[in-house]
Amino acid sequence: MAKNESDRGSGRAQAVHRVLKRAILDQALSPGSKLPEDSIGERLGVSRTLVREALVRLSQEGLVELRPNKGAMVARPTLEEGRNLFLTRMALERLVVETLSGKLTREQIDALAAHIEAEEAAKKERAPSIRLAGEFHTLLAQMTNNISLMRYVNELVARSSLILALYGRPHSSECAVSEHRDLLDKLIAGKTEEAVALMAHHLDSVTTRALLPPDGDRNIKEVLAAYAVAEGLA
Amino acid sequence: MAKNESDRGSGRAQAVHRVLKRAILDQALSPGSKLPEDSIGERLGVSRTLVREALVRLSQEGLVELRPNKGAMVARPTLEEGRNLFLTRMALERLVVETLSGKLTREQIDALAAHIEAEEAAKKERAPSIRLAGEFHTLLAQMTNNISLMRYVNELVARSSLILALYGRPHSSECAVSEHRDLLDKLIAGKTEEAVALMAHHLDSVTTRALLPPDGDRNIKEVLAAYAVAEGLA
DNA sequence: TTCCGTCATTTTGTATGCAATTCGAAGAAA
DNA sequence: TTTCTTCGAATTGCATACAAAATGACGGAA
Repeated sequence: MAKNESDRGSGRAQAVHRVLKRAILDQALSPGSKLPEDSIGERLGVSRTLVREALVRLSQEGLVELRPNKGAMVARPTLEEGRNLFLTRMALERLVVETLSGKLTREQIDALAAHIEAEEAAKKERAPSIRLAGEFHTLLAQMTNNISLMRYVNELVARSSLILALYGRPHSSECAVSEHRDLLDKLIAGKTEEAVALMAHHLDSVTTRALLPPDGDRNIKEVLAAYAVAEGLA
Repeated sequence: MAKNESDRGSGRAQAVHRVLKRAILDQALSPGSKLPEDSIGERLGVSRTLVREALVRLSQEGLVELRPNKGAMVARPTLEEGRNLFLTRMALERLVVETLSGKLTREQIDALAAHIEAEEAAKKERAPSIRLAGEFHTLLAQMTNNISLMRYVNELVARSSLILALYGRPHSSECAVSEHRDLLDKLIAGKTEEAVALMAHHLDSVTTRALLPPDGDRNIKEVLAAYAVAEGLA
């Protein structure tokens, strides 16, 4: 299992961080779940101090929401945040693609191909398949050797899981494996523009197909407005 | 003084975070400075617990380096990290420009114009002028209403100060005020491509002019070579 | 019944204490 | 002098204690 950069450090706080992050990404903890410090600490055999540190980290990564005096919960991004997030993600992944296009080494190509194989193999199981799809993108980012780029792509990919969990259509095969394969081909061939276009399409299809409600979070007033009209109360 | 988004929350930990961040950006704490938990806490009248939390936050933002068992210090990014950072920054600021081009409201235009005036006025004082130049970019990002984009641009701009502090040429007027003015004009006119090009040039000039050593960190031998020649020891 | 206020319980906010590690200086050996 | 060793002081890692705030349940008044 590929360890990502935030795993560095042997501290137990990092371990807590890793466990929680994993649980969130696996949707074992779904958006909105409460994250009480002491029950987590009790379960993991550490004090609240360490749990707190992990929660602070997670909140900085946008995976957890920290409400003062009211505890932490798994983040529940709005739909608009979701769309914006994918916009940001596109900007960064575009840089990834431009950086890598035509510059992949033999080893990198092999690693990516192997990863795609793994995706193919896991196609049937939902949870692993989602995780692998995300890891393909972080793997690409990793290869740029650009630390800030890696970090941000990582974060955004992670948060994308949250968005998909909240608003994604069940049937949207998150990242079609074949699209990854096509992208890899273009990258190898150094066809930068085509690769960028492919990536754009790839991400775009998630936002438009999977991320329905075409616009605006309907807030309570908007929702009620419809009913009001129906009742002649407008 | 514009408060940025990380100021949210009334907690005292945030206050510590804010103080340290400010000190770092003002270069009152320069890259490499040790940041001992208890002396900071003592000075600020809080316990180590809160200082620790602030340091964790700062480390996630890349402003502080956290070495296990060895304490925290103000981050000292390498030159390569610096170049990569500006690459990433460009990718994101491009999105900012594309989002804003031709869509600025009257109020936003006024705010930006006012900011540019302030930059002009502060041109002589070094510290405020550097800060204002950065704030112009975060102000733009803010106007996109894209939360992740705002957060990342903020972080990147902050870290840019570190890079400039370490590797910047003294004389490079970090961000020429006139370039900001030109950019604003293009944004108002909705000339997206020209605006993007301007932004690219703006950031590029920082990396190539201010961020000298065109490539590779000069190692100890290169550095000594210059002195050797001067002493007739070559 | 419904609404509101009070109090017990739970959970967070912060300080502090103790063990473990690192750092640095003084001193011994080469 | 230089280098190694050892020991004490300073600093971090982590747990725990206690205060403050929120949550929720119970009971009384409308």
